[in-house]
Amino acid sequence: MQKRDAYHHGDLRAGLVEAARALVEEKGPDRLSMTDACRLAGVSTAAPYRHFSDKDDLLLAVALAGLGRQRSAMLTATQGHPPGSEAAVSAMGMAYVTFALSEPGVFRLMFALTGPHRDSAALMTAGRDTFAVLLSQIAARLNRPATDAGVIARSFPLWTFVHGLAFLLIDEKAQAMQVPVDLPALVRDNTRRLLAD
Amino acid sequence: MQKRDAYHHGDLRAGLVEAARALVEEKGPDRLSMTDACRLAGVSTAAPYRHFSDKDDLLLAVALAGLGRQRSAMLTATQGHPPGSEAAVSAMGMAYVTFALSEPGVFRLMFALTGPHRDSAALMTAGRDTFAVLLSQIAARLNRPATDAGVIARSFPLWTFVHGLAFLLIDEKAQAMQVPVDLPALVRDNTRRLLAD
DNA sequence: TGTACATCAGTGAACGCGCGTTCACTGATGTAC
DNA sequence: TGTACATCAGTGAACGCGCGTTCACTGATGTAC
Repeated sequence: MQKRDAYHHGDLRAGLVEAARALVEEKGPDRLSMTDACRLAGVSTAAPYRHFSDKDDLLLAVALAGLGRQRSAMLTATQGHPPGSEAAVSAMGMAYVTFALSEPGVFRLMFALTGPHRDSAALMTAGRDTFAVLLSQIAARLNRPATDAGVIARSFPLWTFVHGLAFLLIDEKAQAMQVPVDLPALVRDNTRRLLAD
Repeated sequence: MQKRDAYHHGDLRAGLVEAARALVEEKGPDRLSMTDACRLAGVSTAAPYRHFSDKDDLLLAVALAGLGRQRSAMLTATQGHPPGSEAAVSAMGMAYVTFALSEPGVFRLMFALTGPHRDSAALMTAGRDTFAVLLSQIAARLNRPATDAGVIARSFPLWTFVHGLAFLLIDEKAQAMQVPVDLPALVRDNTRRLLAD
């Protein structure tokens, strides 16, 4: 595992995803180059093509991993709160925004993915899995199935709100507009408003 | 004005901004190349440097023009509604989202601007001017000055909501998640929730 | 256990390309007299 | 009104660069016997 000097990397796929992730954070999704990722992973520029069909494929892997981490964080956040409670939904929203703040580059990438993989089944599934975390909370709250139209209608604005908040914060717009932000209070208060009957 | 064949363009600055705008819409903000913009404007690749210091400077001009158009649309939308009314605020929110849907590339650019001009005074001023349109509505509603902390606190979540909605829609996430969207109803309903005392 | 061999992850060099920008220039315009 | 000249917006060619990807290859690994 640790034989970095060896001819074979061990797990170059994971190594490249990690390198790409780090570079996406450092320079932004659009500034990632294969050359840089290879340099950081310590391999030749031809090596990635054993594991990824092209650059977009590598970026897709980075985005999918990010979606997984965000979903985990959201799930973890709901633990210890009654299912469907304001506290649970608010904590989940906080986790969504906190993820974006901690990995702004990957967060951007997750939504800005271009090229042929934009509509890949894997990406769509991962997105649905994340949205399902929210849906299941609202389903519990309304005591209806997650596929219910009312559940979806109540869920979407909550997503919309934290999504907008995430982008305004990572783009430093609150700062630029001199809006003081008490993040937990802001999320909690507006979650309550958007959840109200 | 119409002598396109002439040696002098007439208003190459405006011509390049328009060409860049069209290309940003067509290919996305990151895919704009000076070469393309010049081709579309019908000038040599050296010509832009009479009017813009570099590529980022041209993109800044496109973003500023976009901010202006969005602000105008928002102002127009409030006309005919009582200042600070739910209807006025909701119409303004609709205008915000509608702008993003009609010029997704420029809308992205406005928030994704990178490089040395990211913190330019002009961009910050234009942003503040747009936010001020919202602030003045809420100020009228609360009968307090636009600089009041309560006015700002009530305004920011409304921005957050329409901003998130704009991005989710242009990134086709509502579609991907199979969320049916009645846009005017969605904006109106959630504006009401976020405006409530 | 030892050897022959298939597999395949990685190498190193090279490719063609489009990019942003610079340079010395040229030709149109407008002003001074 | 006519001419000389300064100004400067646009030209055309060229630059150096980093990019994504391909190619024939090489060396490590694991399996069959």
